[in-house]
Amino acid sequence: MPRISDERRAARRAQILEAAWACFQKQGLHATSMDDIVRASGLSAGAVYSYFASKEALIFAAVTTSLGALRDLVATVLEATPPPPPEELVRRLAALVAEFTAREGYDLRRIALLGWAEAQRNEQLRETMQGFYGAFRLGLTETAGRWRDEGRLPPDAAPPEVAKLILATVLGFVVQSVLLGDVRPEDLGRGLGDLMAGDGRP
Amino acid sequence: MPRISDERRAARRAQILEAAWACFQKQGLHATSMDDIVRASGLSAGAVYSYFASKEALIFAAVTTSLGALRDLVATVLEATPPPPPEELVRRLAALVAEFTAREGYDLRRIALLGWAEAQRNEQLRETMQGFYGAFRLGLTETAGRWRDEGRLPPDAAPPEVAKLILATVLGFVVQSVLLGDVRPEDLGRGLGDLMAGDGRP
Amino acid sequence: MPRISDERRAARRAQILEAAWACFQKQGLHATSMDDIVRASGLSAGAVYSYFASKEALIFAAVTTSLGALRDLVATVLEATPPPPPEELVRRLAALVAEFTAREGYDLRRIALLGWAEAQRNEQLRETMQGFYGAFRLGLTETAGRWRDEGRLPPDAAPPEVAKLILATVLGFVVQSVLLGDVRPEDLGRGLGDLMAGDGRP
Amino acid sequence: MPRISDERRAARRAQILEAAWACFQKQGLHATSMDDIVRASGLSAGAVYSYFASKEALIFAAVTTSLGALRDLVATVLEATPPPPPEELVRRLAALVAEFTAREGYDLRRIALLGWAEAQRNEQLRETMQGFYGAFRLGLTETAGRWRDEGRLPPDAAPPEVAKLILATVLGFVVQSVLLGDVRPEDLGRGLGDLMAGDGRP
DNA sequence: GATGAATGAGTCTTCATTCAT
DNA sequence: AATGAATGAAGACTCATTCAT
Repeated sequence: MPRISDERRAARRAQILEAAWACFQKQGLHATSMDDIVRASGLSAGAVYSYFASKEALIFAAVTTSLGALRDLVATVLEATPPPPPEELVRRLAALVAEFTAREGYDLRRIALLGWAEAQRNEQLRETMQGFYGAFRLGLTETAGRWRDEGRLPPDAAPPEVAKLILATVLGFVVQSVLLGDVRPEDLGRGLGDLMAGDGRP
Repeated sequence: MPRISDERRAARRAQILEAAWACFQKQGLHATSMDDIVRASGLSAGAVYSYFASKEALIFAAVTTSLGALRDLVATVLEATPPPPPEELVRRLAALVAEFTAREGYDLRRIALLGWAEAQRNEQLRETMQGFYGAFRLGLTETAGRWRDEGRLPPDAAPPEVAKLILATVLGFVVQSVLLGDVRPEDLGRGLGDLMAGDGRP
Repeated sequence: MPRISDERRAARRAQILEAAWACFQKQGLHATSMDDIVRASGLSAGAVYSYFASKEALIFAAVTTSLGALRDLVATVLEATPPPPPEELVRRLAALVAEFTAREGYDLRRIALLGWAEAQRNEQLRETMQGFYGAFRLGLTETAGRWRDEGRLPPDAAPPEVAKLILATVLGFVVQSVLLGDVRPEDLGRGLGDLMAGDGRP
Repeated sequence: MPRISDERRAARRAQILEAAWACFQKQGLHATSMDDIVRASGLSAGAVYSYFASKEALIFAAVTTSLGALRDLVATVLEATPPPPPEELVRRLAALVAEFTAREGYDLRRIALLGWAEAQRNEQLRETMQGFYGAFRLGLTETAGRWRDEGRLPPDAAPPEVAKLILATVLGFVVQSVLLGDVRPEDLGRGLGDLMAGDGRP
């Protein structure tokens, strides 16, 4: 009965992944031992290794699974037609990250910080992340194009650069909220709104 | 050997710190062994330990020394009177980070990413970072107030939120440039300039 | 391997403890490295550490296990009714220590000397030893009381002081036989007998 | 001027030895590092090594110097003519050890326990101790002979065995007073006196 | 399939000793 | 002669991974 078996396998995988997330958040990627995860998952070492070939594979899965879930949510926001104005888009994206956090008892932002550090020494992870953030930025570039077409941005505005700015803002929100812990999505929206409201001339 | 001169001590410390930076960048904080650093520094294990009491102390020093050097540069930019317009300020701050990088053969941005991850499990490091980024943001808040006073921002603009937005942009630049590697400081300036040039209305 | 049986666990523990005893006797407590014990036990470092959490724990177990085994034997001698005369009691107690020695290929006396030295810097060990020797002496005090009641000692004899003398004799036997190596239990019995046979007056 | 130099050398030696005693007592022989002693002595590492060739040499000196000082005191007691009765001799010898203790701020008994443990792995130390305790026992044997000659002991008493008993009592006093800490020299005298006062028959 | 005991290379750190200054 | 910085071998301990049961 492969059906039940498959479901079970998926459930076990999720169980391990959640244990891993919990440990990683508390102790970091490398200070977490496989034994920590084994104990947190309630399974045996052998069982964990039958789902993930190595600690590295588990780290990869822990980070990219989060990324995958986030991708779908981001897509929803980016596909809105017409796109929300910039300050609203930034607010929504930041809220996405912050709310994603709230769910499931683990903090996506913390996992992200760990993943970025790890990506520097793990090529596979780095490439996966480049794919994700590259696609994200491409979506933002398209949105920026639409803003320009709608007249929200001047005709000579450069969508790729606007996308870089928006992406930086969202990534920076993650860092800032983990390190300083006092930044709300609406703060960012307000800040960008204020900047855009000025005409830039004294 | 009789008592070593203060200069020599400082030089040795720097020598070890540079070896550590090089290793950390290549392999990450925890995948780097003390032996890696010992070999890279050209000293002996005992010598390294006479300058840094533990690996943790070395990590702390490696991260906070960078932070300290950066602090001074940031201060220079923030103290400019009158302050440059927002898009120019963002460009300069990003350039600072990127250029700091070029010097001394180590990449401040990579160290930053590693440091952020580490700060989650190292309280001392976390507090030091909070101090640094908190002060940074306070400086930005003041700048935003001046923008408002000069009429660059509307009278009802909120300097703290503008500061959060700017800080996020700079931190996000670090992440984005490490992960995607194709973002220049002027891209961010351009992107923000384009956003501010729009009146925000379609 | 699935869960190991309690017997096997106990056997492994004993195997490690015996290896430790052998090494400690040859080289002393601190000059023995964990690797020495690991090799002598025929197990791996990890296995040894799964039975004893640290070298200190292993030292504690090595010393107190001996003490525990000795306690039972001592009890047998002290419970004899009526108690043997003093010189015979001393002979028996010394013989116990010396014979305990012969068995199992390790020398209780050497372990004792090492343990006494160690007790000065290991509080837990010191307390355990105080408990053991205190109880031992209490038993001797009771015996001395019976001697007095039987008329072997004068009515005004002080059992606690007699117990201190007897305990000192037995402890001193351990030291003397390890350091000089030419003292037999019956020598002590004879010596005490001779002393008691004199009326103490010239 | 060799005179002054020699005095200085002796003073330095004593200074180091005292530092070593203090450290050894607090931490044991092997848990004391040369650096501990160097710092406690107020000298430099090089200076310490110019007086003692190695840690082992320092340990040897620390233990045997104590032994030597004790030897002279013991001799005084043993040479008394006529010899004091057994219980008085035991009391005096124990008092010697306990008082030696009081002087100079270090505890001979603790050093003794450490030395006995060390003697098991240090041949030179073992031989020195055998010489010392052997001579001590020889002196006791002679005293026992005199007791017999004086009629304090029966004509068929065996002086060597009596000496073994007395030596054991004194050594055991050291152990017992370090481990249990509640034994006074007069307790031992009283205990032996009580035993000798009985005729050994119920 | 599942278990968890066992492995053993690798980690951080210490410390007796030396010797350039 | 004296200093104390430097050495580097050795120590205690960990932990990702395997595989006998």
